[in-house]
Amino acid sequence: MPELPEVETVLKGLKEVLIDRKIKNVQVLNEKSFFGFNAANKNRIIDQKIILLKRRGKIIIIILENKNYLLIHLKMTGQIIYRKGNYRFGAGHPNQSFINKMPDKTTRIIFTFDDRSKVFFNDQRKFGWIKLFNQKEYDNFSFLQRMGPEPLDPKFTYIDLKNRLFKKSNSILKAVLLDQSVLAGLGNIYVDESLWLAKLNPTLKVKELTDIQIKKLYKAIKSNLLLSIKEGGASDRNYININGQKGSFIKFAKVYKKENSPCARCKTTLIRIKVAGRGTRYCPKCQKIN
DNA sequence: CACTTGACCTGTCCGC
DNA sequence: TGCGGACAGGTCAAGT
Repeated sequence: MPELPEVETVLKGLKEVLIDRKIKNVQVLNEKSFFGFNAANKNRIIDQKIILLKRRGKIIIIILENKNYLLIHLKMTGQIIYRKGNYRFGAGHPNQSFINKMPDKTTRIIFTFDDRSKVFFNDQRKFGWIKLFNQKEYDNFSFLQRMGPEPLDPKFTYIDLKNRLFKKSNSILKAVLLDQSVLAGLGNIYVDESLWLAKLNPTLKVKELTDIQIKKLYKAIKSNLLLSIKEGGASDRNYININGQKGSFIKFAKVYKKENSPCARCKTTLIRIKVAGRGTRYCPKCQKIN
């Protein structure tokens, strides 16, 4: 669910409101959601100013002025909701009825800032997390260290994609594309959509790919991610931006959740199988092997 | 080593 | 209407 375009949308929203804000209070409603934080080390974030926000893959990275880091991973059902401090019920918020309900039963952590605004970390299934790291812990965080290139980085070329993929040439294409150490930010939705666009069968082995196919895949990945960012992400069930609004990429989806519907290219009925343990949708005709 | 399965969780949907 | 089970999917750990 929250994959690169959704996390990028949340990041953009947070950048607009959190730069130079000081954290004044933190309420932890579910301890396991906040790794590395406890009553004794509260002072590492209280009264600290947020100086930088960025994204790496599906992770949001918040840097405090004392060089502590807050990392956020939304996993499947995580949400970041922002509410202005001067917000008054009924006062013109883009999604005020939703914001009015914060906190709700899925709220796990609440941050309050120096302008009395609040950030709610919601997560129905509790798989998501926020981690508090010092500089050393951040530098040693293996998940980030191992993470592959950003697919939208201008320096990322199709040759890079080819080289990354072929390190796992015996593996199944879909599994490799989901592997964050190969390429950062893709999840189930954008992998399936990109494979459809590139006319590639998800069960292909990487070593069976031709250069032309890799080039198509490269273009497909980038165009899907860019389109989705433009649309504010894909809201299947849980994903919303910091104002509680859904993204609209799903209406452009060609295969995701479209099993038993006709393929947009050839009208063949789309099918759903399981690949790498995940629900996988594709067109048996135009994504046929060979 | 590569691949699969289970664990982490909660809510929804489907069949009986 | 209730109830059990499958399913949703990001990542890690354990098993085959």
